[in-house]
Amino acid sequence: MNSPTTELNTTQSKQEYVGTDYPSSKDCSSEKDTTVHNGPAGTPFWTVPPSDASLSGILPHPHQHTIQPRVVDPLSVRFHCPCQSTQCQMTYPDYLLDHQASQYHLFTGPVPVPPDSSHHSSFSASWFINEPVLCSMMPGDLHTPVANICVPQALDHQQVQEGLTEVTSHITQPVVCNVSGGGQVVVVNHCEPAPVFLTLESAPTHRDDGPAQGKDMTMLGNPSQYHQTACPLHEVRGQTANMQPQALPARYCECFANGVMCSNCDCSNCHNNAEHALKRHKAIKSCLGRNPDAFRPKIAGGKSGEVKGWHNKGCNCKRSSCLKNYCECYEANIMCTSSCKCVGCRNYDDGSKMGPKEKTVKDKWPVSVITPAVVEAVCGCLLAQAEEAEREDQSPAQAEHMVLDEFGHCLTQIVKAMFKYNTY
DNA sequence: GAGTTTGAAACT
DNA sequence: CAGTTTCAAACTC
Repeated sequence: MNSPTTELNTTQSKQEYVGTDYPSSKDCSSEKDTTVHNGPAGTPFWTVPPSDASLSGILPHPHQHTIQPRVVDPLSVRFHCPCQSTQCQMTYPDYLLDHQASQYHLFTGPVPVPPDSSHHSSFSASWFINEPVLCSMMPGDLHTPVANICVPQALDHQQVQEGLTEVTSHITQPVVCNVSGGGQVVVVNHCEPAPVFLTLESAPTHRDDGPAQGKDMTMLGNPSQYHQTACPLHEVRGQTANMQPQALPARYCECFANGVMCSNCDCSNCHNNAEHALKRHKAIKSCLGRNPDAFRPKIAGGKSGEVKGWHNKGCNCKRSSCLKNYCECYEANIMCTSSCKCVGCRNYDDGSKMGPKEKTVKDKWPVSVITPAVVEAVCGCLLAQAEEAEREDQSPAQAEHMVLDEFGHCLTQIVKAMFKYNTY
Protein backbone atom coordinates (compact mmCIF):
# COMPACT_ATOMS: atom_id res chain seq x y z
CA MET A 1 0.00 0.00 0.00
CA ASN A 2 1.27 3.37 -0.79
CA SER A 3 1.50 6.06 1.72
CA PRO A 4 -1.95 6.49 3.03
CA THR A 5 -2.74 10.03 2.33
CA THR A 6 -6.06 11.54 2.78
CA GLU A 7 -8.20 14.27 1.51
CA LEU A 8 -9.97 14.29 4.79
CA ASN A 9 -9.18 17.04 7.12
CA THR A 10 -9.14 15.72 10.59
CA THR A 11 -7.79 18.85 12.12
CA GLN A 12 -10.62 20.77 13.50
CA SER A 13 -9.43 24.27 13.49
CA LYS A 14 -6.61 26.50 12.79
CA GLN A 15 -4.80 28.79 15.08
CA GLU A 16 -2.81 31.68 14.11
CA TYR A 17 -0.42 33.42 16.38
CA VAL A 18 1.47 36.52 15.80
CA GLY A 19 4.97 36.85 17.08
CA THR A 20 5.52 35.04 20.29
CA ASP A 21 1.96 35.36 21.30
CA TYR A 22 1.13 31.75 21.20
CA PRO A 23 0.25 29.32 23.87
CA SER A 24 2.99 27.25 25.23
CA SER A 25 1.23 23.97 25.10
CA LYS A 26 -2.14 23.51 23.64
CA ASP A 27 -3.72 20.87 21.60
CA CYS A 28 -4.72 22.73 18.54
CA SER A 29 -7.35 20.19 17.78
CA SER A 30 -9.46 21.70 20.46
CA GLU A 31 -9.00 25.24 19.37
CA LYS A 32 -11.50 27.39 17.66
CA ASP A 33 -10.42 30.78 16.58
CA THR A 34 -12.43 33.03 14.46
CA THR A 35 -10.84 36.27 15.37
CA VAL A 36 -8.86 38.59 13.27
CA HIS A 37 -5.45 39.48 14.57
CA ASN A 38 -3.53 42.50 13.64
CA GLY A 39 -0.26 42.00 11.98
CA PRO A 40 2.79 44.07 12.50
CA ALA A 41 1.79 46.68 10.00
CA GLY A 42 -1.76 46.69 11.07
CA THR A 43 -2.51 44.13 8.50
CA PRO A 44 -4.97 41.64 9.76
CA PHE A 45 -4.12 38.03 10.05
CA TRP A 46 -7.28 36.47 8.97
CA THR A 47 -8.31 33.31 10.52
CA VAL A 48 -10.66 30.89 9.01
CA PRO A 49 -14.24 30.68 10.12
CA PRO A 50 -15.32 27.77 12.23
CA SER A 51 -17.06 26.13 9.38
CA ASP A 52 -13.62 25.28 8.13
CA ALA A 53 -13.76 22.30 10.36
CA SER A 54 -14.52 20.57 7.18
CA LEU A 55 -13.56 17.71 5.05
CA SER A 56 -11.34 19.04 2.42
CA GLY A 57 -12.56 18.33 -1.01
CA ILE A 58 -16.01 17.66 0.14
CA LEU A 59 -17.74 20.93 0.39
CA PRO A 60 -18.86 22.41 -2.86
CA HIS A 61 -17.78 25.63 -1.31
CA PRO A 62 -17.08 28.62 -3.47
CA HIS A 63 -13.72 29.09 -1.81
CA GLN A 64 -12.55 25.58 -1.90
CA HIS A 65 -10.76 24.27 -4.88
CA THR A 66 -9.11 21.17 -5.95
CA ILE A 67 -5.87 22.20 -7.44
CA GLN A 68 -4.20 19.96 -9.87
CA PRO A 69 -0.47 20.12 -9.99
CA ARG A 70 1.50 20.78 -13.06
CA VAL A 71 5.06 19.74 -12.83
CA VAL A 72 7.43 22.57 -13.51
CA ASP A 73 10.53 21.63 -11.68
CA PRO A 74 11.71 18.48 -9.92
CA LEU A 75 11.52 20.33 -6.67
CA SER A 76 8.20 21.90 -7.08
CA VAL A 77 4.86 21.59 -8.62
CA ARG A 78 2.95 24.53 -9.80
CA PHE A 79 -0.68 24.65 -8.97
CA HIS A 80 -3.26 26.70 -10.64
CA CYS A 81 -6.31 27.71 -8.80
CA PRO A 82 -9.31 27.32 -11.00
CA CYS A 83 -11.16 30.00 -9.17
CA GLN A 84 -12.10 32.99 -11.22
CA SER A 85 -14.50 34.32 -8.68
CA THR A 86 -13.92 37.76 -7.32
CA GLN A 87 -15.42 36.53 -4.10
CA CYS A 88 -12.54 34.22 -3.65
CA GLN A 89 -9.52 36.05 -2.37
CA MET A 90 -7.05 33.67 -3.89
CA THR A 91 -5.87 36.35 -6.18
CA TYR A 92 -2.52 34.77 -6.69
CA PRO A 93 -2.50 32.64 -9.73
CA ASP A 94 0.12 30.14 -8.86
CA TYR A 95 0.82 27.96 -5.93
CA LEU A 96 4.02 26.08 -5.64
CA LEU A 97 3.60 23.14 -3.46
CA ASP A 98 5.17 19.97 -2.48
CA HIS A 99 6.09 17.94 -5.46
CA GLN A 100 5.19 14.80 -3.61
CA ALA A 101 1.51 15.22 -3.87
CA SER A 102 -0.57 14.54 -6.84
CA GLN A 103 -3.44 16.58 -5.63
CA TYR A 104 -4.06 19.09 -2.95
CA HIS A 105 -7.07 20.82 -1.75
CA LEU A 106 -6.90 24.43 -0.88
CA PHE A 107 -9.54 25.82 1.32
CA THR A 108 -9.85 29.45 1.98
CA GLY A 109 -12.45 31.32 3.81
CA PRO A 110 -13.79 34.59 2.57
CA VAL A 111 -10.87 36.80 3.24
CA PRO A 112 -11.47 40.49 3.11
CA VAL A 113 -8.64 42.32 1.54
CA PRO A 114 -7.68 45.60 3.08
CA PRO A 115 -7.95 48.39 0.58
CA ASP A 116 -4.32 49.37 0.92
CA SER A 117 -2.94 45.94 0.33
CA SER A 118 -2.87 45.71 -3.38
CA HIS A 119 0.56 44.20 -3.20
CA HIS A 120 0.64 42.57 0.15
CA SER A 121 -2.81 41.33 0.43
CA SER A 122 -3.53 39.40 3.51
CA PHE A 123 -4.15 35.89 2.61
CA SER A 124 -4.99 32.98 4.72
CA ALA A 125 -5.17 29.50 3.49
CA SER A 126 -5.29 26.22 5.20
CA TRP A 127 -3.98 23.16 3.59
CA PHE A 128 -6.22 20.41 4.59
CA ILE A 129 -3.94 17.57 4.09
CA ASN A 130 -1.94 15.24 6.11
CA GLU A 131 0.89 15.65 3.79
CA PRO A 132 3.79 18.00 3.85
CA VAL A 133 3.13 21.33 2.29
CA LEU A 134 6.05 23.04 0.78
CA CYS A 135 5.52 26.63 -0.05
CA SER A 136 7.45 28.51 -2.60
CA MET A 137 6.97 31.29 -5.02
CA MET A 138 7.47 32.08 -8.59
CA PRO A 139 10.76 33.54 -9.61
CA GLY A 140 10.39 37.02 -10.87
CA ASP A 141 7.25 37.58 -8.95
CA LEU A 142 8.82 38.77 -5.79
CA HIS A 143 6.03 40.85 -4.52
CA THR A 144 3.34 38.38 -4.88
CA PRO A 145 2.67 36.13 -1.97
CA VAL A 146 2.39 32.72 -3.36
CA ALA A 147 1.02 29.89 -1.40
CA ASN A 148 0.73 32.11 1.56
CA ILE A 149 4.22 33.42 1.86
CA CYS A 150 4.76 37.12 1.56
CA VAL A 151 8.14 38.27 0.51
CA PRO A 152 9.49 41.56 1.68
CA GLN A 153 10.30 43.86 -1.15
CA ALA A 154 13.76 44.51 0.16
CA LEU A 155 14.92 41.08 -0.88
CA ASP A 156 16.77 40.70 -4.05
CA HIS A 157 15.88 38.03 -6.48
CA GLN A 158 18.60 35.60 -5.54
CA GLN A 159 17.84 35.87 -1.87
CA VAL A 160 14.27 35.15 -2.52
CA GLN A 161 14.99 32.22 -4.71
CA GLU A 162 17.50 30.70 -2.37
CA GLY A 163 15.47 31.48 0.65
CA LEU A 164 12.31 30.08 -0.66
CA THR A 165 14.01 27.05 -1.91
CA GLU A 166 15.13 26.58 1.61
CA VAL A 167 11.61 27.05 2.71
CA THR A 168 10.32 24.53 0.28
CA SER A 169 12.91 22.16 1.46
CA HIS A 170 12.00 22.28 5.06
CA ILE A 171 8.35 22.60 5.59
CA THR A 172 7.69 18.98 6.02
CA GLN A 173 4.45 19.06 7.79
CA PRO A 174 1.07 20.57 7.36
CA VAL A 175 1.19 24.21 8.10
CA VAL A 176 -1.15 27.10 8.15
CA CYS A 177 0.55 30.05 6.69
CA ASN A 178 -0.26 33.63 7.25
CA VAL A 179 0.83 36.53 5.26
CA SER A 180 1.47 39.80 6.82
CA GLY A 181 1.64 43.03 5.00
CA GLY A 182 4.62 44.21 6.93
CA GLY A 183 7.14 41.85 5.54
CA GLN A 184 7.31 39.46 8.43
CA VAL A 185 6.61 35.98 7.45
CA VAL A 186 4.89 33.82 9.93
CA VAL A 187 4.15 30.29 9.18
CA VAL A 188 2.10 28.59 11.75
CA ASN A 189 2.38 24.93 12.11
CA HIS A 190 -1.00 23.39 12.03
CA CYS A 191 -0.69 21.43 15.19
CA GLU A 192 2.20 22.90 16.95
CA PRO A 193 1.81 25.66 19.42
CA ALA A 194 4.81 27.51 18.22
CA PRO A 195 4.94 29.15 14.87
CA VAL A 196 7.53 28.16 12.40
CA PHE A 197 9.34 31.31 11.56
CA LEU A 198 10.77 32.21 8.28
CA THR A 199 13.36 34.83 8.71
CA LEU A 200 15.80 36.59 6.53
CA GLU A 201 18.98 36.45 8.49
CA SER A 202 20.98 33.72 9.96
CA ALA A 203 18.99 31.54 12.17
CA PRO A 204 18.71 32.18 15.84
CA THR A 205 20.59 29.66 17.79
CA HIS A 206 17.58 28.52 19.61
CA ARG A 207 13.93 28.35 18.86
CA ASP A 208 13.18 30.11 22.06
CA ASP A 209 14.84 33.14 20.70
CA GLY A 210 11.45 34.15 19.60
CA PRO A 211 10.34 35.37 16.24
CA ALA A 212 13.05 36.26 13.89
CA GLN A 213 13.49 39.78 12.83
CA GLY A 214 12.53 39.36 9.29
CA LYS A 215 15.83 39.22 7.54
CA ASP A 216 16.52 35.64 6.70
CA MET A 217 14.65 33.18 4.67
CA THR A 218 16.21 30.33 6.49
CA MET A 219 13.55 28.03 7.63
CA LEU A 220 13.63 27.43 11.28
CA GLY A 221 11.44 24.54 11.79
CA ASN A 222 9.80 23.90 15.04
CA PRO A 223 11.56 20.72 15.88
CA SER A 224 9.46 19.63 18.73
CA GLN A 225 7.21 17.38 16.79
CA TYR A 226 9.85 15.31 15.16
CA HIS A 227 12.86 16.17 17.09
CA GLN A 228 12.46 16.56 20.77
CA THR A 229 16.11 16.90 21.46
CA ALA A 230 19.06 18.09 19.59
CA CYS A 231 20.41 15.60 17.19
CA PRO A 232 23.17 13.46 18.52
CA LEU A 233 26.76 13.62 17.64
CA HIS A 234 27.27 12.71 14.09
CA GLU A 235 30.00 13.10 11.64
CA VAL A 236 29.91 12.94 7.96
CA ARG A 237 31.22 9.64 6.83
CA GLY A 238 34.54 9.90 5.11
CA GLN A 239 34.82 13.50 5.98
CA THR A 240 37.51 14.97 8.07
CA ALA A 241 37.76 18.35 9.62
CA ASN A 242 40.02 19.44 6.78
CA MET A 243 37.80 18.28 4.04
CA GLN A 244 35.08 20.25 2.48
CA PRO A 245 32.34 17.79 1.89
CA GLN A 246 30.54 17.89 -1.39
CA ALA A 247 27.24 17.58 0.32
CA LEU A 248 25.70 17.27 3.67
CA PRO A 249 25.08 13.94 5.21
CA ALA A 250 21.95 12.77 3.55
CA ARG A 251 21.09 10.52 6.40
CA TYR A 252 21.44 9.74 10.02
CA CYS A 253 21.06 13.29 11.17
CA GLU A 254 17.66 13.68 12.67
CA CYS A 255 17.63 17.39 12.24
CA PHE A 256 18.41 17.10 8.58
CA ALA A 257 15.95 14.31 8.08
CA ASN A 258 13.27 16.37 9.75
CA GLY A 259 14.01 19.30 7.57
CA VAL A 260 15.43 21.57 10.21
CA MET A 261 18.83 22.97 10.73
CA CYS A 262 20.91 21.78 13.59
CA SER A 263 20.59 23.91 16.62
CA ASN A 264 22.19 23.23 19.95
CA CYS A 265 23.28 19.85 18.71
CA ASP A 266 26.44 18.05 19.55
CA CYS A 267 27.26 17.69 15.92
CA SER A 268 30.81 17.45 14.85
CA ASN A 269 31.73 19.44 11.79
CA CYS A 270 28.11 20.07 11.16
CA HIS A 271 27.06 21.55 7.85
CA ASN A 272 23.39 21.43 8.50
CA ASN A 273 23.22 25.08 9.34
CA ALA A 274 22.72 28.47 7.78
CA GLU A 275 26.42 28.85 7.31
CA HIS A 276 26.40 26.10 4.75
CA ALA A 277 23.07 26.89 3.22
CA LEU A 278 24.17 26.22 -0.29
CA LYS A 279 25.66 22.83 0.46
CA ARG A 280 22.66 22.07 2.52
CA HIS A 281 20.39 22.98 -0.29
CA LYS A 282 22.32 20.75 -2.64
CA ALA A 283 22.11 17.91 -0.20
CA ILE A 284 18.40 18.39 0.14
CA LYS A 285 18.03 18.44 -3.58
CA SER A 286 20.11 15.32 -3.86
CA CYS A 287 18.03 13.57 -1.24
CA LEU A 288 14.82 14.53 -2.89
CA GLY A 289 16.18 13.33 -6.18
CA ARG A 290 16.82 9.93 -4.73
CA ASN A 291 13.77 9.83 -2.60
CA PRO A 292 10.96 12.31 -3.05
CA ASP A 293 9.59 11.30 0.32
CA ALA A 294 12.87 11.89 2.10
CA PHE A 295 11.58 14.77 4.15
CA ARG A 296 8.15 13.52 4.62
CA PRO A 297 7.12 12.82 8.17
CA LYS A 298 7.10 9.14 8.83
CA ILE A 299 3.99 9.28 10.87
CA ALA A 300 1.10 10.96 9.18
CA GLY A 301 -2.34 12.02 10.24
CA GLY A 302 -4.13 11.23 13.41
CA LYS A 303 -3.83 14.49 15.22
CA SER A 304 -6.73 13.67 17.44
CA GLY A 305 -9.05 10.88 18.29
CA GLU A 306 -8.26 7.32 18.95
CA VAL A 307 -6.33 6.70 15.83
CA LYS A 308 -2.98 8.35 16.23
CA GLY A 309 -1.97 8.13 12.63
CA TRP A 310 -0.16 5.78 10.41
CA HIS A 311 3.29 5.12 9.23
CA ASN A 312 3.77 6.48 5.78
CA LYS A 313 6.01 3.70 4.63
CA GLY A 314 5.33 1.05 7.16
CA CYS A 315 7.94 -0.69 9.19
CA ASN A 316 10.17 -3.49 8.08
CA CYS A 317 10.88 -5.26 11.32
CA LYS A 318 12.05 -8.83 11.34
CA ARG A 319 13.05 -9.82 14.80
CA SER A 320 11.32 -7.53 17.20
CA SER A 321 7.79 -8.67 16.43
CA CYS A 322 7.08 -4.97 16.20
CA LEU A 323 6.74 -4.95 19.95
CA LYS A 324 9.85 -3.00 20.76
CA ASN A 325 10.86 0.51 20.12
CA TYR A 326 13.02 -0.63 17.29
CA CYS A 327 9.76 -0.71 15.41
CA GLU A 328 8.81 2.75 14.23
CA CYS A 329 5.15 1.91 14.34
CA TYR A 330 5.36 0.61 17.88
CA GLU A 331 7.47 3.53 18.91
CA ALA A 332 4.88 5.91 17.52
CA ASN A 333 2.25 4.02 19.43
CA ILE A 334 0.42 3.01 16.34
CA MET A 335 -0.38 -0.40 15.06
CA CYS A 336 1.14 -1.93 12.01
CA THR A 337 -0.92 -1.82 8.88
CA SER A 338 -0.82 -3.41 5.50
CA SER A 339 1.81 -0.84 4.60
CA CYS A 340 4.27 -2.66 6.79
CA LYS A 341 6.53 -5.40 5.55
CA CYS A 342 7.30 -6.71 8.96
CA VAL A 343 7.82 -10.36 9.72
CA GLY A 344 6.22 -11.98 12.72
CA CYS A 345 4.30 -8.86 13.52
CA ARG A 346 2.33 -8.80 16.72
CA ASN A 347 1.65 -5.14 16.72
CA TYR A 348 -1.96 -5.38 15.71
CA ASP A 349 -5.19 -5.36 17.55
CA ASP A 350 -6.72 -8.78 17.62
CA GLY A 351 -8.07 -8.28 21.08
CA SER A 352 -5.34 -10.22 22.78
CA LYS A 353 -2.10 -9.10 21.18
CA MET A 354 -1.07 -12.68 21.55
CA GLY A 355 -1.40 -13.82 18.00
CA PRO A 356 0.95 -16.78 17.82
CA LYS A 357 1.19 -16.76 14.09
CA GLU A 358 1.56 -13.92 11.78
CA LYS A 359 -1.55 -12.62 10.24
CA THR A 360 -1.80 -11.78 6.63
CA VAL A 361 -1.61 -8.16 5.78
CA LYS A 362 -5.29 -7.99 5.17
CA ASP A 363 -6.00 -9.38 8.59
CA LYS A 364 -4.01 -6.67 10.12
CA TRP A 365 -5.45 -3.76 11.85
CA PRO A 366 -7.43 -1.65 9.44
CA VAL A 367 -6.87 2.04 9.68
CA SER A 368 -10.05 3.68 10.76
CA VAL A 369 -10.72 7.01 9.20
CA ILE A 370 -13.88 7.72 11.14
CA THR A 371 -12.23 9.38 14.02
CA PRO A 372 -13.99 11.78 16.31
CA ALA A 373 -12.23 14.51 14.41
CA VAL A 374 -13.71 13.35 11.16
CA VAL A 375 -17.15 13.07 12.68
CA GLU A 376 -16.84 16.57 13.94
CA ALA A 377 -15.60 17.74 10.58
CA VAL A 378 -18.59 16.18 8.88
CA CYS A 379 -20.88 17.92 11.30
CA GLY A 380 -19.10 21.15 10.53
CA CYS A 381 -19.63 20.59 6.83
CA LEU A 382 -23.31 19.93 7.28
CA LEU A 383 -23.71 22.93 9.48
CA ALA A 384 -21.86 25.13 7.03
CA GLN A 385 -24.08 23.87 4.27
CA ALA A 386 -27.19 24.61 6.28
CA GLU A 387 -25.91 28.07 7.00
CA GLU A 388 -25.22 28.63 3.37
CA ALA A 389 -28.70 27.55 2.49
CA GLU A 390 -30.02 29.96 5.02
CA ARG A 391 -27.92 32.76 3.66
CA GLU A 392 -29.15 32.04 0.20
CA ASP A 393 -32.67 32.08 1.49
CA GLN A 394 -33.34 28.61 0.20
CA SER A 395 -36.58 26.86 0.94
CA PRO A 396 -36.54 24.27 3.73
CA ALA A 397 -36.79 21.50 1.19
CA GLN A 398 -33.92 22.87 -0.81
CA ALA A 399 -31.86 23.40 2.32
CA GLU A 400 -32.48 19.83 3.34
CA HIS A 401 -31.45 18.70 -0.08
CA MET A 402 -28.22 20.67 0.14
CA VAL A 403 -27.38 19.24 3.53
CA LEU A 404 -28.12 15.69 2.44
CA ASP A 405 -26.12 16.22 -0.68
CA GLU A 406 -23.25 17.41 1.45
CA PHE A 407 -23.59 14.39 3.66
CA GLY A 408 -23.35 12.21 0.61
CA HIS A 409 -20.15 13.94 -0.40
CA CYS A 410 -18.74 13.39 3.05
CA LEU A 411 -19.61 9.73 3.03
CA THR A 412 -18.05 9.32 -0.37
CA GLN A 413 -14.82 10.85 0.86
CA ILE A 414 -14.81 8.67 3.95
CA VAL A 415 -15.33 5.53 1.94
CA LYS A 416 -12.62 6.56 -0.46
CA ALA A 417 -10.28 7.18 2.40
CA MET A 418 -11.05 3.82 3.94
CA PHE A 419 -10.20 2.06 0.72
CA LYS A 420 -7.14 4.14 0.30
CA TYR A 421 -5.77 3.26 3.69
CA ASN A 422 -6.70 -0.31 3.96
CA THR A 423 -6.26 -1.50 0.39
CA TYR A 424 -8.91 -4.10 0.71
C1' DG B 1 28.66 2.97 30.49
C1' DA B 2 30.05 -0.60 27.32
C1' DG B 3 28.62 -3.95 24.31
C1' DT B 4 24.90 -5.95 21.56
C1' DT B 5 20.78 -5.90 18.84
C1' DT B 6 17.88 -3.90 15.71
C1' DG B 7 15.97 -1.72 11.76
C1' DA B 8 16.07 2.54 8.79
C1' DA B 9 18.41 4.57 5.23
C1' DA B 10 21.91 4.71 1.95
C1' DC B 11 24.37 2.36 -1.23
C1' DT B 12 25.52 -1.16 -4.84
C1' DC C 1 14.34 -4.64 -6.61
C1' DA C 2 17.21 -7.29 -3.64
C1' DG C 3 21.30 -7.63 -1.03
C1' DT C 4 24.81 -5.17 1.60
C1' DT C 5 26.70 -1.58 4.38
C1' DT C 6 26.50 1.99 7.62
C1' DC C 7 24.61 4.22 11.20
C1' DA C 8 22.22 5.61 15.44
C1' DA C 9 18.88 4.32 18.67
C1' DA C 10 17.15 0.84 21.60
C1' DC C 11 18.22 -2.51 24.49
C1' DT C 12 20.83 -5.55 27.79
C1' DC C 13 23.99 -6.40 31.19
